[in-house]
Amino acid sequence: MQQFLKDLFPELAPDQDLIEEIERRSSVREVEKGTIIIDYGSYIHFVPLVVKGLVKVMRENSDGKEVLLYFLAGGSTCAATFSCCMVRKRSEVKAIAEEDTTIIMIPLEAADEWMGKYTKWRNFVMTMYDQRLFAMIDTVDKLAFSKLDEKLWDYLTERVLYTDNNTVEVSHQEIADDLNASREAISRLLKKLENQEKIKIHRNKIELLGQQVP
Amino acid sequence: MQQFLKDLFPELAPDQDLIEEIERRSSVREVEKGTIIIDYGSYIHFVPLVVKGLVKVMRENSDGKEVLLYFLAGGSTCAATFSCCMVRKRSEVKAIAEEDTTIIMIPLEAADEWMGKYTKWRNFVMTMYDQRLFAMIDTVDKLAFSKLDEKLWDYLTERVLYTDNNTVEVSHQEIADDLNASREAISRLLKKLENQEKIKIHRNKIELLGQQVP
DNA sequence: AGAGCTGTGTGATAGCCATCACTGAATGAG
DNA sequence: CTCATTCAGTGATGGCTATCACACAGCTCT
Repeated sequence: MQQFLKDLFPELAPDQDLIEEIERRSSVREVEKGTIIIDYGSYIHFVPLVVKGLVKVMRENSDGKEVLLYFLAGGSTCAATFSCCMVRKRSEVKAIAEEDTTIIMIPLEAADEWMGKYTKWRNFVMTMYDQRLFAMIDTVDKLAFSKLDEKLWDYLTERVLYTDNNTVEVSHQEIADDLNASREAISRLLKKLENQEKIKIHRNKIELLGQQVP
Repeated sequence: MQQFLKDLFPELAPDQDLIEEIERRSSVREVEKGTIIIDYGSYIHFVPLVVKGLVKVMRENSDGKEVLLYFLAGGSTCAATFSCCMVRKRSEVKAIAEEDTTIIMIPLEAADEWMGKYTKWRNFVMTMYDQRLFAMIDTVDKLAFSKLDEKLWDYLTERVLYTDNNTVEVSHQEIADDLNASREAISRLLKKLENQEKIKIHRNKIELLGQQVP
């Protein structure tokens, strides 16, 4: 586990005491694709660090519709959850494993205690908040200005970063849900992208072209 | 200034040492309406706490268009700026005084140092981040689902919270800019709201009806 | 092979809003 | 008071996308 930590969270690595304390006090959890890691309204007693896999974080609005907030891949943590822990309130977000995923679970008390004790930890937490805040700002940006075709392309190129073979395994319906659009619109735009030879459409799978993996 | 602090930032008040240190090490700045407090690309050397007035925080995207992120009124601070300070990077946001505004400016080194030293300060900072993160999530929500009429109404009701006479002093054009819409559309929707007797339109000023100030 | 899903493709219709092109109204400066 | 400027109202047009209504394709189970 120490190696995991050092590889994925290089900001923390220089502080051996911290690394050891993380190892001593936290546990590792492996969840399979589709698992709901955190649900709306639940109390959180641990801070999750994503080691491997992909987690989708979303939020339900008052009408019961869900908005995609962001994806978390290895080496990141969920600031929204973090804050829930710290402020001891119920979760306002849902986190669901998009793939088989490994998480390091840090007990709330430890995470709290380390804020005062380890500069590296504090900076890490601040940086994570910062990243999420700016990820949100980017989302706002896209929502405010991009048309659907652009959002779709951004969505695909972002998601393909988290895979290792230039394909994203999703149905048109799932994309539509994530982008708050209609399936038909997504289908039509995908077709357009295929005509432009930017992607190849398969059943339940989109292949991005022109940026071959080595 | 101690009284300011205690009134506006009650989370900090119980820690007299902290209050005194804030007073000793920070300065007060009064800026008039329209002043750009923070601009894109600048380095920030202080954390701003808004005491009085109203500050609009926005971000410029790659095409040079500006998105409204949120407003800051007395008793809050700008997390996006905070993070810029902490990570020592250039500002990605612009903060502009919407009214005559008073700010307490805390030197970066102090804000940093206090993170380790004062639990109250640390919690305050975390809470502010949290608030901003969820403000952003709300913004995403509105952008994703609301139609323009709903966004407009939300905008007006939020802005009127920061005034003391149920009116918001803005032109239709300004609203349109803040909501990334066209002036004509805003004008038409305002007219609709006026017909529903929810507002009264004046030149450069919108009066909200039906929620009279005592 | 056939039945039943789930996932996709396609056309028609309609609503919302940006944009363009004006007109008119209010305000402020000389 | 007049002129210029800023702010606001209105109609016409067109693009984008949601929605509805099907047709069809591919996979799974029997």
